[in-house]
Amino acid sequence: MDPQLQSRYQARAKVIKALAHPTRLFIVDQIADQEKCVCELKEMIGADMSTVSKHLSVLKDAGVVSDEKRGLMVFYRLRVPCILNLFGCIEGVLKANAEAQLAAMK
Amino acid sequence: MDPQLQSRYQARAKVIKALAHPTRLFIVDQIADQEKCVCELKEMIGADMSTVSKHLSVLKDAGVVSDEKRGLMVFYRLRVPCILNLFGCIEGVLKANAEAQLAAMK
DNA sequence: CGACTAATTGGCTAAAATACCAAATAGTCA
DNA sequence: TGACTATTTGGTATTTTAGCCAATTAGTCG
Repeated sequence: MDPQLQSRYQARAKVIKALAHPTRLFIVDQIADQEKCVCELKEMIGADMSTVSKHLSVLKDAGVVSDEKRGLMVFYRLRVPCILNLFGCIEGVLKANAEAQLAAMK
Repeated sequence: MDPQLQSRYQARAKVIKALAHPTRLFIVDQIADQEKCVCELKEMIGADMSTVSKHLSVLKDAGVVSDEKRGLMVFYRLRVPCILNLFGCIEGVLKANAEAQLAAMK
């Protein structure tokens, strides 16, 4: 494959890869309508804070979220809202999968 | 996190994970408007056919593509077109990233 | 049937991702 | 300044993913 095309798809894949983890999808959902601090997310997720922080840095690195420090806390918010549209599509895939499975059984 | 919610996000992540690879993104693009056989994709990608086949099986497993065997060849097509909408959003993220980087430099 | 072609599967190794703990940073406040 | 809190960073063990080769499966055609 043409190296220029290759790096184009690599850049896209990096963004999608950032979303490709249950915890990170959860985070995106949670900060979609309102920013949250790491401590809040940590509570909701129930993992080590360092783990949550690293997930957030993956998302930030990909440009999906942005952060702002206020006092001791760092607040994260969704930087590119169109990502939420994706979720509807994914649900559609899952629904289609379930239907196909049902059809295969009958 | 509540185990039911957890498995919900796991299911979503599986679909997104299937997309989270440059080669697989390329494949989705290529079969978006017209089905292609493995041999065509192999030529375009320039990897071992077994590699391409495994990428395709990841996509199929996630429910993103469907396949149909005709004669010796197996043709793959996009099963859920709404995934294409995602690409526009991703391009938006990349553009925003580039702009942010430019702004940081000046 | 036997040679041939398209595709998938199994096996293996190398590279990347994940999650925890411990240590370092940065900001607050007495 | 020193104690305290929120977050990030470094290190490491474990798991997952990727890609190639070799072997197998499935369909075609003489």
